[in-house]
Order: sequence, then C-alpha cells, then structure tokens
Amino acid sequence: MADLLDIQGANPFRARAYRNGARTVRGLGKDVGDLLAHGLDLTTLPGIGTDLAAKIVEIRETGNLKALEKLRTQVPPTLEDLLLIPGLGPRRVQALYNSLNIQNLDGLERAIRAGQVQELHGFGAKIQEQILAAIASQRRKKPRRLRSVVAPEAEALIAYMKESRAVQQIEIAGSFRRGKDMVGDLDILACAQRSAQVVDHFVNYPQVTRITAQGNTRASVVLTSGLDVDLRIVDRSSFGSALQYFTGSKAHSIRVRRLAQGKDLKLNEYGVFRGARKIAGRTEASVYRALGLPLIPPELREARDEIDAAREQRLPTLIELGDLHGDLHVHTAASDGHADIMSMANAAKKLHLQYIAITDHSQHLAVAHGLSEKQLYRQIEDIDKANENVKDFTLLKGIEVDILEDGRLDLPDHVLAKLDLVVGAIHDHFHLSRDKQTERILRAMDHRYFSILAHPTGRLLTQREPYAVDIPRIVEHARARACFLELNSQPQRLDLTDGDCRLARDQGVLIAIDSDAHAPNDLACLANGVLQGRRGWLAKSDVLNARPLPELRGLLQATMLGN
DNA sequence: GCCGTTTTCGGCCCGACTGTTTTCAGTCG
Repeated sequence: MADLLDIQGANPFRARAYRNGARTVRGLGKDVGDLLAHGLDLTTLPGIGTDLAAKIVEIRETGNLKALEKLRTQVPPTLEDLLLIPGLGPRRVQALYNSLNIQNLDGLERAIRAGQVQELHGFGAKIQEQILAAIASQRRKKPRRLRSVVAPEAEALIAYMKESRAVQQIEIAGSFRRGKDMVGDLDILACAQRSAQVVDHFVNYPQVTRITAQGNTRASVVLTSGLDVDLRIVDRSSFGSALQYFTGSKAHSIRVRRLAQGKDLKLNEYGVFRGARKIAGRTEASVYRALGLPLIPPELREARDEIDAAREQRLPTLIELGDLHGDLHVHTAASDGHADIMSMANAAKKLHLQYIAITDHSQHLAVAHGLSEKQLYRQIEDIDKANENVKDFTLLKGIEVDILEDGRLDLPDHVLAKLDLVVGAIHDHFHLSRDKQTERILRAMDHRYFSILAHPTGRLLTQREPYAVDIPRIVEHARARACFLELNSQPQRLDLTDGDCRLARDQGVLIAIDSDAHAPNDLACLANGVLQGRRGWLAKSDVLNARPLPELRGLLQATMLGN
C-alpha cells in the first residue's frame, strides 16, 4: 500500500503511516492473527488506528484487502519492481510512469536505450547507467545472512580498521549489535578527527569490490563476499549519540526522537540538543539519561515496549553467558556426535559449566544412529562411570527422544524413568496441519517423563521454514504442565525466536538455553542462544540452566512427579 | 493514516550523499 501510494503521489505521511503500522506488526515478534484471536484491540498498538486495525482484520478474515486491489487498478503493481532498483524511489518511478508510461523493468530498459529517459528532468547519464547495471544483474534486495556467518568477516574488518592510527574508537552497530539472528548488512561506527583519512583506509580494504558511496564522514562498500558495509565517522563528543542512532532499530530510533521532541529536545547523531545547546552525546547512557531513561540494551531496541518499560524502571537485567551453569542438550558419538562423554565434559568444564546433560538421539532417528532401549541402558552405565571420574562437575543422564507422529515418545517408560531428564523433539512429519502438529506436541508434553521441548519450531534459517505450530498454546501448556521449552543455540536454529522467548517469559515458563552440541567446540554456540534470549527479554531467573545443580534437579524432579 | 500532559487540527525523525543542479530534490539509512 505504502509503495503504491508513494508512486501515486498521495500524502507522503499517509504512506508513512502504512509503513509505520507494518513495522509495528512485523516487530511484534508474534503472529498478529494470534493476538486478534486472543481478543487484543489492535488500536492499542503504536501506529495502528481504527483504519489500519480494520484493514488487518479484513486481511485475516478474507485473505484480501479491498483497498489494495483498488489501488492496483489505479497504479500498475509491477511498478513496485522498479522501486527495488537502487536510486529509483517513488518520485522517479512516478515520473517514468507518468511521462513515458513505463510499467516494468523491460519497459524501463527499452526506454533508456531508446534515449527517451534522458529527456526527463532529474535523469542524468549516471543514473541511467546505474539502472541498466542493476537491471542486468537483476539486483533485488539482498538476502539476509546468518549473524554467525557475518561475525568473522566483521571481526577481520574491524581488526583492519584498527590498523589505521586515525581511528580512535570503532564499534559495530546496526542489527548485528542488536544480536539479530540474521543481518542484512554491516554498520560500523568509528570515532576520529581526521575522518577523510579513515574513509580512505576503509575503501582501500582489500576485500572491497565496489564503493557505492564515499563522502567525508561516511562511505558504503560491497565486499567480495557480497556483504554491504556502511561506515560512519563522528567526533568523540558525538560517539554515544551516533552509536545510538546507528544501532537502531529504525523504529526504535524514531520513537526515541519523538520522545525527545516531546521534551522540547532534538536528538540526532551528533547529540541531544536543547535549542542550540548540546546536553548529551558522548555516551549512549548520557543520551538516554537526557531523555529521562535508563540505558536500554541494544538487544531490546526493537520498538516493542522497551521505551515504556524503561520509563517505568522495569527493564529486565538480561541474562549473560556467564550466568549459565550448564547445558541440557549435548550429543556424543553414541549417536551423531563426534566425541565421547569425557571429551564433552572436559570441554564444558573449560567453559566454567558445572553440568551437562548427555542427550543422544533415540532409535526412531535412524539416520543419526539413534539409541535403542538397550543402547541407552548401556549409556546410562557409562555416564555413571564417567561421573566417578570427573571432579566438580556432573553429567546428567538424558535423551533427545523423538516425538512420534501421534505424539507418543520413541522409547518405553521403564528406560525413560532411569533418566534425569527427557528432551522431546520432532524430526519428521513437518507438514502436518497446524492443529495436528500442535496436538502432537501437547500430547508428548503430557507424557509423565517429559521435561523439555527441543527446538520447538524446527526451523533452519536460510534452509527450512518453521513447521506450522501454535506457539502460544504450547507456551500455555508448558506453564500448566510445569515443563520447559528450549532455546536452541545452533546458529541456524535459534528457536524459540526472540518473540517466543518473551511470550514464555511473560507466562513464567522457564527456558533452557542449550547448545545442541555435536562436538566439543560446539558448546561455544551457547553465546548465540544467550544473545537471542536477551532479545527475548530473558533474565537469569527465566533460564532453567542458569540454576545451580541442586535447584535444577528439584525442578526436573517436580516435572516428573507432576504427572 | 496516526496522534495528543500546550493540540481533535496540524503536525509527522533527521541528516549524508549523489546527481544534476546553479540552490536543491531524491534517495537512503
């Protein structure tokens, strides 16, 4: 709607209202349809008034939006493709359509080659060149990448930048700093007095294949990997406000700037100003303080309700990696892992953990050499022996047991009864209906020995969509059943999502942040899970494996006795 | 189209870079 309204030349603030509303819905971290089903009045959400609320209801009930269909009869929807070309915004697309009746990429290319476009005001040789290049490479919005894939690239670039003496301070900002599981590009903020020198150093990074913009205080490049990187340089006295601005999210920034406006202040990347007088900016904390807020951690800056929470002094103290005492989902070579029990235990000890649970696969998952009942009995003996040989560390006996299609567990009760915990997981029949999949999981959770639901949506980022499942119902059931949900720390999984974690937290359901390690080095993945948990507002007290061993044992036993 | 601790009308985050201009519009983040 917003794109088409812009092209049509409608009131730009009307188009922006649609974008704001869309951003609110996208940023909820929950399915807006679920919220409607639970009776939420959408007009209580920021940026959603009676009109947009009614349109959302219409989409949910009819799968359609009449206003959009009508708009599409007035503005060819193929014009949206033109907006994806860098350098083409609504005004230029509008000019192309109105003056030359250009409706799609093919028409645009023909018109440029025929020399028609250069007749238009504002279309010089450079822009035409740029458009042709973009059409040739079919350049669309770039796919987002796993944060964990970008991380080493980012570290290498930062190390390079620090070689320049002109760089006084440098920090990664953007969605990377907010800890998102996927990032679109890399935003880097540096602090320097001779900024042109830093820009020069940056664009000469050997991995740079293309410079897309270069000025005195900012530059944009593309690396050989295809990653877009933006660099911004400010003076030391503005580092905090620039970091706040460059970290985003966009929606969060807009709300913070509005808050400033309401206090007769102006916030930009150079600082917080009262009239011409700068009252803050050196640190992020000073910026938030000037607005009457405590420092909001980057992971929370998604324009959900963090600003209200900050104002009311009810921001959580977020979980940190060092708060974890153990890991409740670890594999060994007995199934599809690559190391034995003692190797995993020693690796965990090095990370200052006090306990891990050995949870190999069960027999149904043959491809992972899942354990039979007999093999599991044998492993239980192995773990008992291993416990005699480790000091100041405990190995818990567990299993990652398959949840069968009908919701039964893959191993008989008499062997599950011998374990400290039972981690249930779905590894097949991903395409059941949402109701069936949810019922399947709920039934498994009702099993008397069920402790934790592993990777609750089965998603594999960049590879596989989550299976259809009703997370709010599962959270509600976990609360009633007093069992636990896993936040899987594998970089491609990271389910529960941040929004799911928040929901569980709000319901008082404890989350296990597990590595799902298949090798000793894999335990380091816990850092990914902690970051995601922070995005889900989790405090230490919300995390099952942040409990010391005696307390953990009590909670696990209560789960079993509860049946 | 949304919103309100001056407001139900009249505002709406704010600045850098590019290209095409001779002072700025469009785009982008």
